[in-house]
Amino acid sequence: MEGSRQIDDRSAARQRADAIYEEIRNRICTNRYPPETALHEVELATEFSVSRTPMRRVLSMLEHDDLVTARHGVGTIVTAVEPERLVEVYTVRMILAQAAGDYFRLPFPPESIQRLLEVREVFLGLDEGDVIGFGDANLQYYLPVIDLIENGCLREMHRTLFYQTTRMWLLSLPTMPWAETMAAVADELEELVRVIKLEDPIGLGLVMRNHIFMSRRRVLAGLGIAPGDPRNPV
Amino acid sequence: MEGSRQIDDRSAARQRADAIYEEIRNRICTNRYPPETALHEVELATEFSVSRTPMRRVLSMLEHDDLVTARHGVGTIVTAVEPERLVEVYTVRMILAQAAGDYFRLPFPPESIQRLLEVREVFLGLDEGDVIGFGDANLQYYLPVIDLIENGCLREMHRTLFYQTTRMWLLSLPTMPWAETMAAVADELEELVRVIKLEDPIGLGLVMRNHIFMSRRRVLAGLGIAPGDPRNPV
DNA sequence: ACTGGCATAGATGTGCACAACATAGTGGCT
DNA sequence: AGCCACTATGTTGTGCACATCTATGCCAGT
Repeated sequence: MEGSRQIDDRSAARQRADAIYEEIRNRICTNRYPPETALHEVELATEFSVSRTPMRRVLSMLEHDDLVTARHGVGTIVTAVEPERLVEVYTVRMILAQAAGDYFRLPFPPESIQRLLEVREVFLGLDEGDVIGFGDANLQYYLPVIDLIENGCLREMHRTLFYQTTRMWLLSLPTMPWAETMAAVADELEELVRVIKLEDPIGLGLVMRNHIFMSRRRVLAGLGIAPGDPRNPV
Repeated sequence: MEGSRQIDDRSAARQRADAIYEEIRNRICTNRYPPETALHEVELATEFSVSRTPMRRVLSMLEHDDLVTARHGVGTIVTAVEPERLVEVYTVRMILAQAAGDYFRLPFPPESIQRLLEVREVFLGLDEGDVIGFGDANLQYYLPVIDLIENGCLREMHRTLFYQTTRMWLLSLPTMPWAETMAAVADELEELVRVIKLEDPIGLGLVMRNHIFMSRRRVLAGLGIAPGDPRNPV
């Protein structure tokens, strides 16, 4: 019995805090809490059945990750990412994705192909304008792919930067033609499945890099910055 | 008058917390607080003239960065980095350093050369076994070089990973021949000055990458893991 | 009608008291 | 002498009351 709560070395408090942290982070990264949303400590504390103290700890972690910013007397606000910053983060994601080619865990687990094909169907079955549904599917799409990376540090950086950018990508989604975008994402997933089947890690890194490049272009265009602008480099 | 305290948009509380955070992080990264050291909330709170609450916020940020781990009923312990993890982080640092070649701010500021030569003298003037002095000089060496990177995200990743590894490098320092090591570091600094004078950003990235590679080998050897071991790859 | 100041409500920041927990030392039993 | 249980001490975790700050809306004066 005691084994079930002590399988990891984190204290019970830390585990609870981490669980709440991940939940709120997911809400931010699926645009359930879009940028500029004000989170309220008491409200969240009530929802998660804790007091303000541990909830503040969680929000402070999210603030350290630049996902929210606490403003005295106002609230804890979900941050937006400025286009200049967005380009920088996407650029680093491209670097890391290409570099990841040398650091995948091989062979690729066969179930990852099945999972990607399932997520593909989810994307194609989304109602037009269902940004949150898209956000959920997007998490189910990226995170398992990132988990293919063997180098733990590289994996964490990928995840961190993904969490930093994805809410802006969702924000720009409504400015784009829905069906076309879903088709493009579905194609991306097919392309991933293809290189995974070939057991070609370098290819996988390059494909990821190219998808991030296209994301970068799309999200900046969606924010009104045309390709070719210094803030949307080619 | 009010301008002097409102030049940045962070609240006064946040500024204080950040200052304390940086101070404690520096103490960890210079081995003033070497791994396994127990930090005490009340003690630190007293030193920095705050109460436990904001101090806990700071320690929680450091815990989020994996620099310390809070253990209920015991203390907040400065973490050590396992060799397997250390290799991973060093590897990513090498990737990022080489990639940084394309993202330096040009031209290089002339004062950076002067500063590096000054730090070189500091290294050569250190008493044998003065690990903390070495740690200080090491901060003054790396951080300004990292600041040459224009891409803010890339810069922050470099810094974060540097902060994660440097205490282990200092920990392995006593196992190495002092004079020889100081000479090697002085050579590194000369090499940096050379490529900076040439205004060769790609070269700078490669030199940084090579220095990190040598650090990786040295620190792992210092921890008792011979080059060629899977945990100390060639 | 408009504007300026003020009161108020509600948010985060801080300090403190107590709970939960781990460790070391001590004393008694075998 | 050795071992076990317990107790004392010191640490982090939690909850709460209050301080501080911001934004809003009301109200009086013009």
